[in-house]
Amino acid sequence: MSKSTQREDHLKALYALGAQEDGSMAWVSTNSMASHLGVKPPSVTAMVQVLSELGWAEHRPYHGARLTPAGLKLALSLVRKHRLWETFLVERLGFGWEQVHDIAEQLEHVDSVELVERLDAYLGHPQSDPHGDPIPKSDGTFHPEGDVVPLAELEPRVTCRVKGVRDGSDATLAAMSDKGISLGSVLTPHDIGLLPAPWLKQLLVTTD
Amino acid sequence: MSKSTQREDHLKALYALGAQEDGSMAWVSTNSMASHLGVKPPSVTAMVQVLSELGWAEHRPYHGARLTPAGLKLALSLVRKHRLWETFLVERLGFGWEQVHDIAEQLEHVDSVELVERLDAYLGHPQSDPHGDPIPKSDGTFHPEGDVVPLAELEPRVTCRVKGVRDGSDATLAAMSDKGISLGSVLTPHDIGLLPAPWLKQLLVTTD
DNA sequence: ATTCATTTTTAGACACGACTAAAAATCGAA
DNA sequence: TTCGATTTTTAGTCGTGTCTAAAAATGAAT
Repeated sequence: MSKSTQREDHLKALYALGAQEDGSMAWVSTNSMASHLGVKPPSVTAMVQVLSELGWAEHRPYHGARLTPAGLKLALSLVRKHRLWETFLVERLGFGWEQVHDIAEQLEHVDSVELVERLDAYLGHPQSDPHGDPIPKSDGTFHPEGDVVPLAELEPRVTCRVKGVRDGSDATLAAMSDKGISLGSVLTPHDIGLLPAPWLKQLLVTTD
Repeated sequence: MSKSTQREDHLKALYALGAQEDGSMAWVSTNSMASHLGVKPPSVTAMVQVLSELGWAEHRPYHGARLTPAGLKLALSLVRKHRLWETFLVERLGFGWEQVHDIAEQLEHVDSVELVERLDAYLGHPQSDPHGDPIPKSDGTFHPEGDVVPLAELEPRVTCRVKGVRDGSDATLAAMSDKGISLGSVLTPHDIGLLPAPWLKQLLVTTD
């Protein structure tokens, strides 16, 4: 059960790089983990071996690493914490989307089950964070898919509301802010026509 | 400017054990720091030497250690963060007084000036935490002394409201909870007559 | 099937922060 | 003032997690 920020960061990388659409975990190369985490490959190898001993990952030398079910559960609880804190920072403290990642990165390592559950309740059991990414439930499952879709997949000429953004660089997020697009913004067909094309795939919207 | 949780914990111990009524810092023995922090004395000596090199403390061998003005400023910002988070946990998330210390201990190490300032504003710039301890302002000074006083110092036969508790053990806090005394509780002269005598010095109240 | 470029692991070192054991300084009492 | 108990520091070790340099495995092209 021994935690440590570093172990948790490696678990999260393993999840971030290996999570499949169907919920299963793919093998992840130690190299890609290294660049994801900003450390050198030998450090990842060492840490993966530790995670393996703890039963949270399996390691096939010269092939890669993969989360075990136990590791997946831990990783999902980290993702849950991260996204709940991001939601808190944006919705309650008024941070911009683009500012919250680094802070949530720190907050997610705070260890208290009760804190997470109370925060979740305080925020009204949100289903997705300000970037539109889904928030796992405490049992590690996700809420059933809602009606949040990329703007590009919307029928033409409808009005929608922005629920989040996917894969946005800091620059993109700042540019969106600049154009007055933020969480909750309402986009009319006229507005949509003025948007840069790439944004249509990034902006997550709902019509309800 | 290098932080690290351990350095911060030692700074805080130096403040907690050395702070004087008049705001100056007294010398603190490495032994008392060690027992306060739950580590062995040699570990404290080593860390005090590091703090000394960083300009945050002075170390007189075989005599003790003392915060410098720069160290005091850092320590106060930690105290500020700790007490703001405690306030958040109690007032917003509904934790009991006695539950929040360990969680705040973790949250206080999160590094983001903007987070602290936004949290402070979100909570309405509180002047004291749920235990009645004052919250330093961002410049390291304290709010002018309010009208929060120990119950024992109150004129007889007035009604007051509980603002906090000082020096309460977990058992004491739990016992108070048991008797229905919590933050904001109103105590009538009748109620006060029924309280255990030691509590009169611990309960911090206001009459406004 | 061999070779060669690439990826990954091993080997060895280092910084941090804890520990134990031993040495040194301090301080009170005779 | 000198001795002895106590406090504090030094010396040396250990665990964690990082690094660089070198060795080993992989796999694609000949």
